[in-house]
Amino acid sequence: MDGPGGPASDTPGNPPTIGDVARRAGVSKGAVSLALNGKPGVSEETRRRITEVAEQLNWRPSIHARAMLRSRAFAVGLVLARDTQHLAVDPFFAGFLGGVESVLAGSGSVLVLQVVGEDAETEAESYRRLVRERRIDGAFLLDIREGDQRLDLLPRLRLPAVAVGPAGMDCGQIPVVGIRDGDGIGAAVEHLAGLGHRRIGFVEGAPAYRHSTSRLDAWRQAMLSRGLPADLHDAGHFTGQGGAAATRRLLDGRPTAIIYASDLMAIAGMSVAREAGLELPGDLSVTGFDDNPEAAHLHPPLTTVKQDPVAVGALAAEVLLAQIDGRHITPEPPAPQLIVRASTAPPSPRR
Amino acid sequence: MDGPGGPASDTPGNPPTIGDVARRAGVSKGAVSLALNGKPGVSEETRRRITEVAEQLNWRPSIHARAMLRSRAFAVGLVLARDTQHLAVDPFFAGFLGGVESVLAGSGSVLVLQVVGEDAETEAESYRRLVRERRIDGAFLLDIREGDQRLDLLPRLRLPAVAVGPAGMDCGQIPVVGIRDGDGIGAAVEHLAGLGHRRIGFVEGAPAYRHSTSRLDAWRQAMLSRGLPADLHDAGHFTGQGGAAATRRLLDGRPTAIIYASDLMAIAGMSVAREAGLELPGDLSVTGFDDNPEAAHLHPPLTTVKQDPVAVGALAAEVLLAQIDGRHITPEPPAPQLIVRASTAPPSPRR
DNA sequence: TGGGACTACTAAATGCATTGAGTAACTCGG
DNA sequence: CCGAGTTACTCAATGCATTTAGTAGTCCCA
Repeated sequence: MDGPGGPASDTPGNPPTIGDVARRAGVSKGAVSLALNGKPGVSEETRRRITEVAEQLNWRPSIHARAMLRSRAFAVGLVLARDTQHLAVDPFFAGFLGGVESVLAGSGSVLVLQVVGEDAETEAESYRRLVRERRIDGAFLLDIREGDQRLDLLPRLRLPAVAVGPAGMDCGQIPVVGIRDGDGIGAAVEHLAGLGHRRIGFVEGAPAYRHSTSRLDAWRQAMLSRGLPADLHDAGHFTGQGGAAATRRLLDGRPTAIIYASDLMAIAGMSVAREAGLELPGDLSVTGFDDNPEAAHLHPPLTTVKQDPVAVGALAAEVLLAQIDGRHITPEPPAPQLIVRASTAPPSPRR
Repeated sequence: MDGPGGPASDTPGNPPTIGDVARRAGVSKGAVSLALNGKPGVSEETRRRITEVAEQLNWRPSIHARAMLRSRAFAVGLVLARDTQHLAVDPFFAGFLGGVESVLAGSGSVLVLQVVGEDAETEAESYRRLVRERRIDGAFLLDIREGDQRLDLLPRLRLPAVAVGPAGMDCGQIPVVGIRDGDGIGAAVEHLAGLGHRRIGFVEGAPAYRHSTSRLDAWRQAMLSRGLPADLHDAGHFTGQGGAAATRRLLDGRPTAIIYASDLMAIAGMSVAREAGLELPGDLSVTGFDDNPEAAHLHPPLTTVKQDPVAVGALAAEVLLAQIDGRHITPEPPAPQLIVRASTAPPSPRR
């Protein structure tokens, strides 16, 4: 019964259009547009009436119509070229999403998410398609790899973008929202060195990723600057399997502490150490990275580096929206925090 | 230099339109549309030429233009009313996303993701906005709660939807892609009972969620049908804190095994048990749910229920796309699988 | 009282792909 | 060789919000 002119309700015959609002308010469509976009050219009285009718009809402009005019999609994209298992374990990503959404919600834009395999070509084609179909106005770049093709591709596509990765990372024309994971690793080394450790191993993630190499570099630098040896490291590829294997190899070098580039690898490493007959933290101190929800409830609870992914996400979204508007801002990234728990202790004297 | 008529490249002056293709091919826009949509009314010769030009120009129809005609958005929505911490730890969600995308990729639709707080009103408003702005053609419903308002709201909004939750869940007009977690819990009980356990406790998640109550019910039923007591249970709210607290309470009842509704709670529970001086699995067998990446690398490795979230996601996407087209399919949900590891063993005789 | 400057609007064009109606050229039967 | 029937197109309308150009009406001052 209720046609387009019907009362506001959740059951529209069809979503109301600006024409419906105009007819109801007894004005032209142009007047409605001017009134509701806060532009001059309508009297206060009329504006009030139009606003009221629009509210009553529960009207919102169709983004498709707006997109055609402005050639803006009012959406931003996030393409994940990740193994789904890996995505699952990454608490950074979820917090990041939350932060992004908190900013996007107030901007009228939504987030378009795409998950593709780890294949670089599929990934690039994904971005191309999103651009050609005019689905997004900008994109977030996560998991930047060494020589990442996207850093070339997106400027070529004229697609505004923000890269999220280790502070100081070079991304050419694309602005970077830095994650100070180097500082986190530095804090872990400082903490362990302060406890008296000298042989501190490091299990890095996957060397292809910038956020992996940057953590390795930070560890190396922190070690060398203290005159400690920086030879005890191995790649764990951010997986449990890899972390366990790397730990087995590192234990041959008799470390008194191991720093892991992720909590998952640290957890796997703890099991390996225990199976090798070591007491934790007496015989081996362990630190992780990410502060997974599990970390506080392990046995012993895991000392780890906690980032603020929500803040990073919000920051990245702000930078991207600014970028789309042709503005350029470069905010300070939040500092990571070392959470000291019971998995670290002074090295036992007998070793 | 290269205007809309320029050669294919990643650097368009502006994305090419159907008009550009038509001009280049020396035909009308209508002919291009007919040719590229496989409709009759153009000669094979012309169709070939048009296809070639379109390819050359790398043309794709603007979804906004198509959306205006068909009043279809070519996008589906997923609104998450979750605490970001909880989202992080949920390996089901990530796999689910992967499965959804694998189906969506071939359909021309994309996924719009929205993360809102756990507030029901914000959540509803989110869906309303997506519909009014005509951003989505359908939606996935996750984390169905008792008396969930969305089960009423979406039909009222005339928005096609699929609910993802425990098999057999009643969602009114909305089709359900069932997750057989009841079968998973049943398998865990069977496994433990087979090992000789009689006092098997259960730590449920958050009673407000259907996928929590359904697991509790499955446990209770499996226990009672074996003549075992079903009084030893408590809520852990899917968090580490909650799991630890629930475990402390349950241990007073002297269980020889505890089934947890999530791996995170199981991990926290294992720590609590160990601090209470119990040996695992000798004094207490433990099972989890989800098969987090950590599960296989704990000490001892965790026996747990593994779902196939990728399959569930793919299924849900297929059902939703069918729903949008007015078709209705009801596929069989994949069965969960009990992965037996070293955290379960026969109860020790001395207790 | 007539012309410039406002104010408050309306009408029409715009962007883009699709589609149904319309048209021109050609074929074939009678 | 005319008219019916195809074939292969073209043209114009459509959907929706925004914007620019245009049109009444009002006010003010010379």
